[in-house]
Amino acid sequence: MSEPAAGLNSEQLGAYFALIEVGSLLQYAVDEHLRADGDLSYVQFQILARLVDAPDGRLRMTDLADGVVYSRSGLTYQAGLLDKRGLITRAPSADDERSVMVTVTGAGRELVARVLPGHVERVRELLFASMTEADLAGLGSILGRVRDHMRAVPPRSAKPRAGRKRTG
Amino acid sequence: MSEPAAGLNSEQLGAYFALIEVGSLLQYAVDEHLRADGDLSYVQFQILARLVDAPDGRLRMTDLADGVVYSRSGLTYQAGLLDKRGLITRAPSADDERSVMVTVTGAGRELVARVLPGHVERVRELLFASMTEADLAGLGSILGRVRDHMRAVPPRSAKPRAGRKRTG
DNA sequence: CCTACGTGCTTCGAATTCGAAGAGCGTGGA
DNA sequence: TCCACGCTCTTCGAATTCGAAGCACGTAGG
Repeated sequence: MSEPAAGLNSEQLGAYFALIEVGSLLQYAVDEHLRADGDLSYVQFQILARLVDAPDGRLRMTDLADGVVYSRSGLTYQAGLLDKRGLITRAPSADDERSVMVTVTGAGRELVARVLPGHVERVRELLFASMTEADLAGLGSILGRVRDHMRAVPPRSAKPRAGRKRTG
Repeated sequence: MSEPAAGLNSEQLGAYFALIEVGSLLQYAVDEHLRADGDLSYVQFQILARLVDAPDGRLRMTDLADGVVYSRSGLTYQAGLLDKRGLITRAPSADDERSVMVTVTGAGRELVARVLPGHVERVRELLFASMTEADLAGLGSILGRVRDHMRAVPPRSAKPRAGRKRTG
């Protein structure tokens, strides 16, 4: 957009578009690699990586959903696929019969270990290859703050009925 | 460089995760708003915005696909929806009978003008509210360079398709 | 003119995604 | 105890997405 859109100057617009494009391209490239290397979608890899990182290799579905930007139903679907492949197991929690504890299996850990090197290699080539040390520090600092802010602003809950206006 | 084997140090990992999460959350929030306000998906809005910005309000499908991070077939699908709603028109190019020229209609321009204020408002609230002037300059500079680099690295073409050979 | 190959777009089938609705467990108050 | 409500997860239908294959046009070489 060459004209100053309703409220963002050209510098802001440029940063906004660059962010969206970089995020999408990176996710796409990484997803592609994971599928080719380990037959995993990016979401599946995120699930496994989070589990490997968790104490005892297990988490509740809700905790997984909070970590992954993803809908609950989509998480159920992908967890079902991972379960079928023997990469995770699911069992009702002892504490809360409502909750489902997801645990990564040995095969799951092995698969993550196998695809991880290529994964980070891809990320480094695409994202960090063109960045200096100062860039890295700046980017991490800025995006960390932005992420915290976005998490704080209620993103999914405080929706008073989409498409409905209160202009009586 | 405390972890030479794995490939990414914790600072890099943090920046990488933050980038993915911020990009996803931003896209999700904006998409949600566009659907509620103008019954447009984010991709549809991107298509229309690009057309409004283009000289004479028209572009070839290929040029659109290059601008939007999107598959060709997905673009055809969404262009079909926009065509049905009377927001764009499609016609074979006079130059190349193969190409399809996409033109934004008056209704399309009006719709973009209507949803744009709320769109940029959302972006400002989520993305720029927690950033300083220096942050903005830094982010734009870094991501601009990263984007150029990612575009330069052929992401979709140079795939040797592991295990597949030229038959015959 | 005709053939071979490259380009631009669409169609097709399969997989993935989402929100809404449904089912089961837990907690607090009467 | 019993009921109402909230939380957690799954199922369901519809929409969207992708890559591969197919179709039509354009260009180069004979």
